[in-house]
Parts: sequence; structure tokens; C-alpha cells
Amino acid sequence: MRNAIDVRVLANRYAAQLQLCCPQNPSSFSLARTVHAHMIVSGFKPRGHLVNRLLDIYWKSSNLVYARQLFDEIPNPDAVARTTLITAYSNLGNLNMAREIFNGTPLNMRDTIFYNAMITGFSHNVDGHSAIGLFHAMRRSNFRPDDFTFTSVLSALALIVDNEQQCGQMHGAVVKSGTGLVSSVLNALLSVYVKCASSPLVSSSSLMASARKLFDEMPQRDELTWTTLITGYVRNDDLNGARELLDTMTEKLGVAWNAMISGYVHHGLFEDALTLFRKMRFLGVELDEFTYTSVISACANGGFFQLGKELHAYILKNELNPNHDFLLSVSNSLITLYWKYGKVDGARHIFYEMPVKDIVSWNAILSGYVNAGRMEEAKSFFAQMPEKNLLTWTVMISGLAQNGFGEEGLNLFNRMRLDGYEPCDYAFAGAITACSVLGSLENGRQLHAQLIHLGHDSSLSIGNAMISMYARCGVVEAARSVFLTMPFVDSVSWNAMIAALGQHGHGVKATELYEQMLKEGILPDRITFLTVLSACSHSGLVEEGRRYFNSMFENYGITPGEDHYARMIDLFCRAGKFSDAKNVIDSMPCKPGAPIWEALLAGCRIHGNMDLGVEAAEKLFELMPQHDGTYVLLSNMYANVGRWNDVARVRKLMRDRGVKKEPACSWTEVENKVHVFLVDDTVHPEVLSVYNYLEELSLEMKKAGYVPDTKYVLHDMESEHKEYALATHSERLAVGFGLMKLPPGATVRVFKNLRICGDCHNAFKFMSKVVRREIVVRDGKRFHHFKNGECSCGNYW
DNA sequence: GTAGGGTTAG
Repeated sequence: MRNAIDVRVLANRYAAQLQLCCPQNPSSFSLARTVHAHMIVSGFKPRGHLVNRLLDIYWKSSNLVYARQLFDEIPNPDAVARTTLITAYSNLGNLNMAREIFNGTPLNMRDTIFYNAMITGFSHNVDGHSAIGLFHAMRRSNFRPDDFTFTSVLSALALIVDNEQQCGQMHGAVVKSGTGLVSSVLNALLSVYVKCASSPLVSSSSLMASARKLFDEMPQRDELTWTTLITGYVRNDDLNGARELLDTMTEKLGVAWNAMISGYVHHGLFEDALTLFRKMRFLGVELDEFTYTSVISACANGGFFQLGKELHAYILKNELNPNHDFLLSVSNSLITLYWKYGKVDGARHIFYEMPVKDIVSWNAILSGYVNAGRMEEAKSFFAQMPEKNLLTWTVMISGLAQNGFGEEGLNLFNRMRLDGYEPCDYAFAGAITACSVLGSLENGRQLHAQLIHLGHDSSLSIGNAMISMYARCGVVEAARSVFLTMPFVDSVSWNAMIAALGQHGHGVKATELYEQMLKEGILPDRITFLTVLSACSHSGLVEEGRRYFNSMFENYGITPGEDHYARMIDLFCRAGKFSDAKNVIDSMPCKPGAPIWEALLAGCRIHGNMDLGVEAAEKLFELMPQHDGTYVLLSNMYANVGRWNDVARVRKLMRDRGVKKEPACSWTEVENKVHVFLVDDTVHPEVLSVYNYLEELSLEMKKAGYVPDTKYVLHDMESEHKEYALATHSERLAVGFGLMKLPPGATVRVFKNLRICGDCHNAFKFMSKVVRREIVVRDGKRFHHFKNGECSCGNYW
């Protein structure tokens, strides 16, 4: 048995040794283990602060197991040991263990610090309600909260606050407790006011006024104070309030400036962000990775590629803060900068040069490839990603859909859900887009039903995707009802709805909707004009189209792009106004490119304007000799007037030049001139005869117990535009009509512009069953094989 | 308290 003096000497020695251990230092753990082992060997039972020191070192070096072991060995751990363990468990997110120790501690052993540990644990683990509940329990048991208590409990309150009373009550409690002069408490209180202001249930302006009052009364303000209030204004969309506050700040606190710049970026005010950045540089406020990432993002989204590149060069040249975080986050934003301006390879270069990548880097480069339509590479990135998150899946799903891989997109969406992800709005929007490229009304409706069930159906991007899905699946009415029931709409929604009407031949309704959009104060963008011009073109509204085109720049300052000029040419050509079309080409500010000549050729084909058509085709051969579409259009043009020798000549030309694909007309399989126009959506002199066949066909379908997919065409057209309406539907009408004219047993290949939509699918199934024909339909790289009323799909080559 | 990666419309 040692005597008391020996024990004291030992204890002092151990304490001195453990004092040398710095818990953050990795080697401290082994030193502590050695000291601890020595204690055990020499039969020394650690107590009091020695135990607590060991516990502290163990958990801070991520060795909670040893801490727990020691804790269980000592006979009656004191409040400090218990507090240490509660903190340790909370930091690991293991609230149950922390709570167990907390509950197992008798009241007479507890103190304020003990309570603080548990409250902080709840707060850090985003359990605001438990933190507040414990705070009240603590006061009921007559423990006196201190400034630490309030700091924790206020940050817990900030997580859940949603009414003004909660702010007032807590504010009162702070004042009463005498902690109302402590900076950390006041900052946390300020944060509560600011968070409460963002709640939809309160008046943000009055809350922000209270926050401002508190701010003005604070005895001192640090970086956190300024940043909290500036962020508060930003979150409540009061950019001017935020800026006015920043302008009153005399200290050069970089974080507050960063918050302001990021506020501008998030509100789309990219120029303001850049101006502020310049001022920041001018005044010598310290720039860090937060500054640069926000500013580069402003360049990426605001059309400032040149400036972004200059920043990139500046960063490389000056080797600014080449620390890990700086390099990582700035490179991530640079990846996005480059691909947004079409420089995917530049983005890839940055990506591969990065010594360390994280999930953001991977998602950024994945988006780049998806956006460039380089899906094979995107798939390979997706497959080799070390980790994925919700965003990864979303990017990939919508990317597949956007690039025409509807089925894969939908499959991936299902896989994602099987993997346990709860899809966000964007993922749903992507899946809905997948349905619309697939033309799968059934899947689209299912998703719609699920969204209603989940209460997700009021989302803007989902609504927008749904409008276009219903339209592209042929159900304009459903598109309209989505549009009308959406709680919020934006210009995308209007564009989608205008397009829906235009696509279905309701040109007049489309232009009326456009006018209504203007009345409601929504500004049209370049896509609105593309949509409106298409609608006019498909419905023969030539003068209206001309007027809208002119108003583009005159009234809205939008410079027409080549695509707008191409629409005008389309508009005039469909109406047979070739001199107007030529005038458009002559009036163009830059050299007309392929889309222009393509539109002209397509127009010439409709009306059999051979000379002009050949001229356009020659231009196209010059510009893109390997583009099979030109050969297709040209041979269609000849086929339309029965010049079969010329058709053969074009085919030979194509073969001689080594162009791979076959012309997109089916006359080789079936010697049937009619079929040629059936595969695209142009006005054709013979189109009215389709109408008669349609009526026959729908009668036959009804007799066989099917609902004809053409019903809305027959009943829903505007009578004065009947033939145009039909023309826009000919993609679908083609199916029925073409097959009726075919000899039994023929194999049909429909090569071009045919979108296999849901109704179309049904019509094919019907035809293959009732008329007993085998049908192969090619849709891009996919084929759909219909036989005996069933369909199998696959890749064509 | 500040940052970087996404969506829908033609």
C-alpha cells in the first residue's frame, strides 16, 4: 500500500506528463496511452482532473472508445467527466448516448456547464426543439443560465423560430439574465431576429427593423455582427438595405463584403457583384476563396467570360493563397466558368490538374459534359465518381432527357429512388422531361399523380416541365390546366404554354396568350420570340410574325439571332413568300449560316421551288458536306414532284461522298409518293386528303374499340386554319395515313422528324394489330418494332 | 455569418 505522499507525487508527475499532451496533436494520444498504461501497471487509480484530462485527450483524438472505457471504470464520475463525455458524443452526432449520460446524472450533481453541454449538443445537431425544451427544464430546476447557455439556446432557436413572440421572450430572458452585454449572446440574438424575418409567417420588414434596432444598440460589433445583419437583408431580398449597411461599415471586414457579393450573385445582379469586387480590391479589403468563387460565379452566369479568364490568369500568376481550400473551391467555380462558355476541354484541363477534387468538382465537370451533349463521356464520369449526391443524379437524369435519352433518364430516375434518394424538384423535372422526349403520357401522368400525392406539384420547374410534357404528348388541355393551376409562373411557364398552343396548330390562341403575357407585365425573352414565331409559322400568320419580329429589337431591345432569322424564313417559305424570305437573308447583319439555308431548303421543298431549293442545298453542301439532312431534304423535294431520277441522283451523290446515313424518306421500301411528306411536319398540297383518311381511320378505330388518337385534331382545330393545323399534326397523322396506303406485309421505315409520342405509339400498336402489318419506326438511334399489337424497342445500330 | 456544383421553356 502506497502512502498518501507517494500517491500525490505520482499524481503530480502524471498530471505534468499529460499537460505535455496537446489534444489536437496526433501524437498526444499515444503519449496519453503510455501514461495511462503506467497508471494501471503501478496500481494507480486516476481521479478528478487526471481522469478528465485523459477523457479530453481521448475523445479529441477520435478515440472515444478509450474514453468510454475509462469512464465506465471510475466509480462515480464527476460532473466534469460527464460533461466531457456528453460533449464527445454530441460531436459525433450520437445524441442518444449523450442523452443517456445526461439522464443518468442526479440533479444534485448537475451544474450550469453540464446543462450547457447537452443544450449545445442538441443545438449543433439541429434539434432546436430539444435544446429549447432542456433550457426551460433547466430554469425550472433553478439552474442559472449563463452567457454560454444563451449563445447555444439562441442558435437553437434560430433553427426553429417562426414568430415574433419567440424573439421577444428570449430577448427579455437575455436582458433579465444579465448576459445582455456579451457579444456572442447578442450576435446569436441578432441571428434569431434575422432568421425569424425569413419565415413566411411573419412580416419581414418589422422583424428586420427589430434586428436593426438591436444592432444599433449593441455596445460593440464584430465581423459576425455585420455579416449576420447584411445576410439578413439579403435573405429578405432587400439588397439596398444590405448595401446601405455595408457602406456605413468603416472596418475592412472581408466576410461582410463577401456576403454582399454573394447576395448580388444569388439575385442575378452580376454587374453589381463585379463592381463591388473592384471596390473591394481598390480599398484593399482582404480577398479570400469566398470572394473569388462568388466573383467567378458572377462571371460564369452574367456573361463575363473575358473577365473570368483574366481572373483565372491573375490567380495563376500571383499564386494567390495556394492553400487547399482556396485551390479547391476556386477551381470548382472555374470549371463551371469554362464549360458555360463552351470550353468543356478547358474545364476538363482544370479538373485533371486539381490535386484534390471533391464532389462539387465532379458534379461541375459532369454538368459540363452533359451540357455539351457529350453523353458518352458524361456517362463514364458518372460511373467513376467516388461519391454521388442528389445533385449528381439530377444532373445526369435531366442531361439524359435533354439529349434525347428518355428511357435511360427515366430508368436512372427509378434507380435513384431505389438507392433511397428522395428526388428534389429538379430531379422530378428531369424525369418529366424524359417522359416528354419518350412521348410517354402514361409515365408522365404517373409522375404527376405522385407529385400531387407528395404535395410537390406547386413547384415552378416541375410545373414548367409538365406543361411541355403534356403538350408534347398531345394533350394540350392538360398542359393548359397545369398552367392555370400553377401558384407561381415565370417567363419559362409562359413560353412553354405559348409553345404548346403553337405546336398544336393553335396559332391565334398562341399569339393571344403572348399578348396576355405582355399585359401582365412579363417581359418576353429570345425564347419567347422563337416560340411565337414558330406558332405564327405553323399557323400561317405571316403578318403577325413579321410584326413580332420587328418588335423584338424595337420594343424589347433583343437582337435577333440566327435562329430567329431562320424562323422568319420558315414563316415566309411555308406561306410561299419566297421574295420575303430572300429579303430576310439579305437583311441579315452577318453571313447566313446553315440554319438559314436549311430553313430555305425545307420551304422550297414544300412548294416545289426547285431553283431556290437547289441553291440552298449547294450552300449547305459547302458548309457541311457530311450532313445527311441536306440530302434528305433535297431528295424529298424531288420526290414531292415525282422527279425520281433526281432522287436517285441525290442518293448516289450521298454515297459517293461517303455520307453514312440513308435519306430520310421511305420511298425505297414503298413506292408511294405520299409517304414522303408524311414523315415531317410541313404544309403540303395533299394534306387535305389526309383529313378524309383520318376520319375513316378514326371510325375504324372506334369500331375496334380504340379511342382514336386523332380525336383532338378533328375536334379541336380552328376551322379557318384547318389545313395548317393538320399539317402540324402530320407527324402523328402520318402513321395512320401512310399505313392505309401501304400494300399488306410491307415494312415501313419512318426516318425523320418523327417523335414517337404516346398517342403515336398507340396508333402504331393499333395498326399492327388490326391491319396486321409489321412496322419498324426509327426515332433517332432507337427503333420501335410493332407486331401484332405489341411493341419492342432497341438501338438501331 | 460568407463560397464553389443543378432545373424547367424553343
